[in-house]
Amino acid sequence: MDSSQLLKGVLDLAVLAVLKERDGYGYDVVRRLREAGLDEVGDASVYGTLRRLFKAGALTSYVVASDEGPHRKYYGLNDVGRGMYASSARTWAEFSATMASLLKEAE
Amino acid sequence: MDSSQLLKGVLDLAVLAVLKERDGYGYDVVRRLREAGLDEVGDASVYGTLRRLFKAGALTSYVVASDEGPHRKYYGLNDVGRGMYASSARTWAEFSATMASLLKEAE
DNA sequence: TGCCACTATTACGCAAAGCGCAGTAGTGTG
DNA sequence: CACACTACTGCGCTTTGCGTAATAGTGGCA
Repeated sequence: MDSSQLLKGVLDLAVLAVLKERDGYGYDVVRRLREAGLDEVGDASVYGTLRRLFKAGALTSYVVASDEGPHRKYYGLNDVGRGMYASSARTWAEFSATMASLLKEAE
Repeated sequence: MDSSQLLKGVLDLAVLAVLKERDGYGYDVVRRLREAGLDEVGDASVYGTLRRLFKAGALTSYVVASDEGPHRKYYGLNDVGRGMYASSARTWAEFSATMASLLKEAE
């Protein structure tokens, strides 16, 4: 199974999770996701997800100048984003529990 | 989060899991998945998955006449399918563990 | 000076896959 | 004869992750 397909529908949640810890900019979010174990995530996917979540009203955004490269566009969760995180995390927990029991039956 | 997106990349594994228990035909697989908790799975998705897995050489297929409706096209796992199941299940386990730790950090 | 390498973002288009819906068809019930 | 349930197929839509290219700033090295 191509693990990239597994990200469908979950990358939003993963991005919300790292931003819930603390604000971050695109490049930083990519690094943190990869360090967390999602080492195959593409940078374009993360940038796209950030834009999508921002457009959906879940994120705040502010630009910060950097002394070691170009400017950085930081993103952070607002109330909508925190609500989205909570409900997505719950949905994910239920779904993964369902899959776990399904796989256990097939053993 | 739309839980239908979560199925992407996982429906294959779910179908392989129910067929690993015992052979089944499309309509039957749909029912068993829904009973297992994947109540939102669409029938067209399952039929498509069965065809795709069969085309990929993971399934055997045989038609059985039914006395309570049209004929039934049964599917079962062959060696390729069992191998696919094993590797997909392992990939899924690793992925869900990664997500679990990511969500735990964000608490 | 010129050439990389790293940081950082955006835009374009592709491909996979689940789903809605329509269509076909067999069986049994009122 | 209309309807409901079973059972399968095909078409087109949408979402979404990804590959690739383009743009741009900074710093190191020969």
